[in-house]
Amino acid sequence: MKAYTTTDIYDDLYAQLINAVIPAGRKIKPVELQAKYGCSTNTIRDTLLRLSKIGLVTFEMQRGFKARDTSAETRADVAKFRVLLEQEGAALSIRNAGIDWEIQLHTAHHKLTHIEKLMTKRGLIDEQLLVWSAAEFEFHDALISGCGSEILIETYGYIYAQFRQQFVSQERDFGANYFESIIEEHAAILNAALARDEETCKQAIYDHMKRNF
Amino acid sequence: MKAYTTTDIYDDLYAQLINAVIPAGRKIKPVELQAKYGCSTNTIRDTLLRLSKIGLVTFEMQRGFKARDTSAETRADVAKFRVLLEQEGAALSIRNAGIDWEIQLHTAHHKLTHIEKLMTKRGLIDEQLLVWSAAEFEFHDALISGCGSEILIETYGYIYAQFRQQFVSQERDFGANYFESIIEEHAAILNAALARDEETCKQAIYDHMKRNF
DNA sequence: CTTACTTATAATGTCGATAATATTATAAAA
DNA sequence: TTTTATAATATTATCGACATTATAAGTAAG
Repeated sequence: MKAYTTTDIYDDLYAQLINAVIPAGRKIKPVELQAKYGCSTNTIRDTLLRLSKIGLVTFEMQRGFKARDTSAETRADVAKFRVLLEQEGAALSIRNAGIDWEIQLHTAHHKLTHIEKLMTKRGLIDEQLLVWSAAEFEFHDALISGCGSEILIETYGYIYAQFRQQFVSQERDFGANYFESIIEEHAAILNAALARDEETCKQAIYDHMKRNF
Repeated sequence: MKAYTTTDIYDDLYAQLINAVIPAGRKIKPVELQAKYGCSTNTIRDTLLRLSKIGLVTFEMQRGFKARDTSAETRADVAKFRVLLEQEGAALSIRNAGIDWEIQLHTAHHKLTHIEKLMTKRGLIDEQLLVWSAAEFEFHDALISGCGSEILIETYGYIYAQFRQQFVSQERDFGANYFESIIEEHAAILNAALARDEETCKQAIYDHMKRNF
């Protein structure tokens, strides 16, 4: 049971932060995690510094680490910034990317809708939610993957993770029609992207996110 | 001479990376810095992890640290991303910010042009260049400071630093007319911002940066 | 009671050493 | 030579202990 490599620790903490197992705003003390992962506090510290790079953890000198705080303002801020990056990434992809991008996007969308349709029928278990979350990222990531900007793609990845962290404890009212709306919104984004219609695609991205402002 | 606090080390390395004292792409070995700063390798490692958060240093597991690589592609990428963030930040500031923002921006511009005019007359010494660099950031930072998005402002700060790192070794041909052009471009940005003209301001930001694409 | 101060406790930062890993240099085989 | 395998070296990751600093608890003065 003590087969935790450092990468495992990183991934495990990442997942816990994304899924609010470690809730937003909670103090994270290396000493408390040391036992669980069977390593030195210094290794935990190391890992937390790496996680602070992507914004899931905040670090202040002499004050240690915290799971990033959440608030209405922060949530809106993250959501808006995500829109900015995704709109730009999608627009650039539409302008520059080729057929391989279209295929990648289409494939990701297919996987995503498959999962989403399951969820509207059977309701959602936590396990399914994780699968969905990964597939949703894959779709949005594919959307911007043709933009030609490494920095944009990398930053979007961080922001997407922050977005999940910020909203995972919110909006637990996944009504039956919640996923139906989402399915339509994703389809709208896909169609506009494949039609190479920048403005419609930007609008669709905005519409997909506006409930979070 | 051994009065290096950890914050000092961070600031010193930051400056060295920004000014290519540690040139882009160079490997950074904690052991070599240990002597200079009179501290443990672990402390250096700690500091480098913190610097990797802002993108001046890259870190790979089992491969240590490097000053971020530079290339024509990376330079263009950073410059374009900077334009995206600055355009959005400026537009939001124009839309939302008040009189205090105008004052702050105007003040920063005044300081900046003062330095820039000195530099056109006397030529530039390295020392002056550092002062200019700080003043230039202050101006651009002021421009977006009214946007209302903490994340945007923070990210812009990182990208600005990366921009300096990427370009400091390039374009050493500061001709006499170089700073004259810069002065005009900054004035154009300022005027459009104070006139609350979003589109003109965005265009001025683009024009200011386009030599770097 | 409240505030200010002191003490005790806990958490963080730093260190030097060691174990794990990668890199380079050297030697043997094709 | 070129390649492969092995050994020597250098670099990095991890550890446990200690020093420093912040936080909490307790005590005395107002």
